[in-house]
Amino acid sequence: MPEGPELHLAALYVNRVCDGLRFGGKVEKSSVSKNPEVPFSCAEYTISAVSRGKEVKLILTPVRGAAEAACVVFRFGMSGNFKLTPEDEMPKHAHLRFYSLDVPRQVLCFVDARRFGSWEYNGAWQRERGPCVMTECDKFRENVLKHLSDKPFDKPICEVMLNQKYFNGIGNYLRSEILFRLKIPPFMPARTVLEGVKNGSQSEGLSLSKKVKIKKENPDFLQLCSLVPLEVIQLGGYTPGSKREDYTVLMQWMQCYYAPGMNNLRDSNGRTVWFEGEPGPLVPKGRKGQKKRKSVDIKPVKVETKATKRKATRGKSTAVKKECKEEVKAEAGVETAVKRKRAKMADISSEDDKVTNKGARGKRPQRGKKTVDEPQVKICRRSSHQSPMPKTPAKRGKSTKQQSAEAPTPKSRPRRLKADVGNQPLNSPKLKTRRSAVRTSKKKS
DNA sequence: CGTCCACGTCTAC
DNA sequence: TAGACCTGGACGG
Repeated sequence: MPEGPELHLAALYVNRVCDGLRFGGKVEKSSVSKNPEVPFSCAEYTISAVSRGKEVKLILTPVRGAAEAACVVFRFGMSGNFKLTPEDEMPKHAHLRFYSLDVPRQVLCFVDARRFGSWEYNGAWQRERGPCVMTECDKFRENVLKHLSDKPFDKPICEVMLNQKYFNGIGNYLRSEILFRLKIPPFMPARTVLEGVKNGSQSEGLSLSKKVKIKKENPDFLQLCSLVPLEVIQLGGYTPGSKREDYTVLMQWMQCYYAPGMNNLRDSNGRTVWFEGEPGPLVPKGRKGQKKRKSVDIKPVKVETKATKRKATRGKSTAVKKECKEEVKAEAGVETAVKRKRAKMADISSEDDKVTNKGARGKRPQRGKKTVDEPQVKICRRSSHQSPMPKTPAKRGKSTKQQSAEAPTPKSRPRRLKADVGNQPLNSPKLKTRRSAVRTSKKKS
């Protein structure tokens, strides 16, 4: 879960669940973690939290006595989070544990399956990280505009957005969502995009109040870097670590990341960027080392994924690979094959409809018609899943002819279509995977 | 069973 | 600018 909003929500979570709780004794580290011990020990202390960008600071405050207050600064890596549980329900991968004085004891755990997360005892916010995009909007903006002549801004905007020196809190899904709102091609040179922001291209010669109004209604790129993450924080029902976590809310909120109909490419660091329309001029060329693309090759009638495609491409010349890459762009065109493919998908989806709850189907937003300040709740159904960031693309409200008719020009699809459990009661015995649906449909035909 | 992929840094060549 | 660092879910065979 961990981009800026998730870190912020984690801090809110800690403050909520630890409110009024007393902790005591030693802080325990799992033996497997390579992070440092936290040599804090105190008979009685409280825990609170603050976040800044992609860091969270836990503050340990002794209740009485001479002990000094301490803190631990966390980074979440790809899978970090906090969770308060009864001691006997400690989750797997709980790498740092703060014990409460309750009977039975409770534990505030730093849970991190992949162990990319880190912490520092009595550490400070990392010096190299810029101001928080969500909680220090003005400083954040200033820090970017002040450094436009720096070298990093030679790069594509999508890559600079992951540079925490300037965009502390933005991560891979946020960059796609933000660029999507303004339809900025991800591989536009960052400086070009930001010079436009600096010059406030929108409202020459208007009265101040008009300017303010326009600013509010049409947030520029840097404002969106604050507003879009703030939207995520505002999403109801989305509370990481709690029992009430409901990640479907986040998935439904996403308009671009892993969304059907969106394009994707690898940036020069091998990270997948999702976008609509043109990629922009600085697309990494088919250099070796570039990771494989993820969208689906549409031509074959049989359901073929990029993965299989890639396998077929493996070992071929760079030129051939490049050609394949060009295909991604070519997919922009709606050819017969695409139609056939989509029709097939529609059939499959209808098939799904027989076993799943129809729920929000057909209520997908119209892509490409949104305005930037449009309210959030886009109904773009994805599967419910334990993680807001499923390992594989959550299948979204793909279903149906209606979708194909609506979506202007779907160019690529998520490579994988995971189990279609969307809107399906989680324990339903009838739960049917996308894959099995495909099989069934094949048998029939 | 094996392969691919994932919300992020880090550091070594 | 490759990898390394990790686990685990989805999918393909």
